[in-house]
Amino acid sequence: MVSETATEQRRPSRGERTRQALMNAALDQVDRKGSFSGLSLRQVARRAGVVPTAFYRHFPDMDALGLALVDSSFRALRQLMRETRRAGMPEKQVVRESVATYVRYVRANPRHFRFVVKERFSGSPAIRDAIRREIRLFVSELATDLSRFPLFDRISSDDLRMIAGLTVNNMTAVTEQILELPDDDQEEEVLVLREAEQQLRVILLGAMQWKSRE
Amino acid sequence: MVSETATEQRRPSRGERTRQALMNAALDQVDRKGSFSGLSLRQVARRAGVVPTAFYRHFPDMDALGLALVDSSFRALRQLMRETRRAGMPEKQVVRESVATYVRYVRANPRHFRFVVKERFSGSPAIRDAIRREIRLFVSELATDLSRFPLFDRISSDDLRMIAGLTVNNMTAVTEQILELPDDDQEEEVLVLREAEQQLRVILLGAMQWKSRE
DNA sequence: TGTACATCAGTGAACGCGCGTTCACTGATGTAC
DNA sequence: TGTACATCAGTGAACGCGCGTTCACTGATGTAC
Repeated sequence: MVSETATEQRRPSRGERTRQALMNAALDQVDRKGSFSGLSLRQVARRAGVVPTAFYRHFPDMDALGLALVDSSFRALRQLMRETRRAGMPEKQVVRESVATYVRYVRANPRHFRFVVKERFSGSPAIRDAIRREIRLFVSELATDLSRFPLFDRISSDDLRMIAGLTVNNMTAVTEQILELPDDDQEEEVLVLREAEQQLRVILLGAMQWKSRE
Repeated sequence: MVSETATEQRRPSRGERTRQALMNAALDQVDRKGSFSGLSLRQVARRAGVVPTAFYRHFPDMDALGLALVDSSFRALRQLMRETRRAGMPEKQVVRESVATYVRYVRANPRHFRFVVKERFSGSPAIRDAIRREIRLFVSELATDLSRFPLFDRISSDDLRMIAGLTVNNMTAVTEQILELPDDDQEEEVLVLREAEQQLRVILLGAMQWKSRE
């Protein structure tokens, strides 16, 4: 068997492994302490177990590494969204289930989320831009999802976008709260989760009352 | 006349002037480019027109300067809130007026807001903590303000806090959007402002429907 | 399967630079009389 | 108002350090036959 299909696992080449090691090293260090912007190329290389100059075989500079991290962070999130959407959901529990799924996911991937949260406003312009684009995309997709609920038939697509934006704004804030929690504090986590649920319900109630101008 | 009252203007001492110059220099540089965390003590001193060692006469390290900036940023905002509260407001236009006042204020003080937005998640632990405390306080005060509206009589104080949190989460996101706008783009600004208004109205509609469990 | 060889990934020395912090100093400011 | 003096704020030289980037190199990997 010589040909390879997309789903097949293939041993990554040395180059690919080092590239991954560099990205991993950066994520680790952002997670443990400072911000990505405060990270030095040499620190990253050191933690990846490679001499500083080897870095340049994979990225022209730290900014390029950062962009690769933005991409991989959101790729994973989009994957989750797609699966959730495909699965469909009993309409009654849509809020509770969505929040629970999302929070579980954030907890499972803290390094990527922390990276995004930290760099969103303080990263280099290129990185900030990339993150902003991804979030905008996210809002659009949510607006499309919402338009499928008969509940929102009377709302214009502009207004659906506005409501999707409100939702994402709040979930962003919730994400930040969760990441600030100590790793093992189940109790606090439940509180944050419940508050997030209630907040989404307030939005939902408001949206149901909303009348778009004709 | 020898004694001084609090309202009286008094020529600041040399020390006070340099201290201000250092804070100003830091704000300027955060505003123009990098993050505060990426700022060097020497850069700040240079821009303040002072030799690096003079810095230590005023702050033990950059972190201390950062904390002073957090304090001064929120002090100004609290001032605004207090005035707005005292002025009262025709209930019908409370949303529109509040948003307009706030946005105008953000536009008038971009440096402080940009500093806070950037450092909120990527600053040193001490600075992040200070900012989080201030925002929490802000939420509490808003919850108290809301409790004065007869409209919300049926809502428990816990739930009012939850709703205040939702509001602040969204206004935070709006702040960030405004700061990312180019300085002179009136047109975009109006769009952001209108969207923020609508989002607050959705929250308001939702809150009016909200029933606290008894 | 075995070999020859081109390409690709990692090495290690070297560079100039800006950094935070120390120190002993000097000159400015403001107070007591 | 004028003077003597203590305190306070700013100076400038010096230090060791980690940084990004360059370069010519070597050894590993994978391909063509």
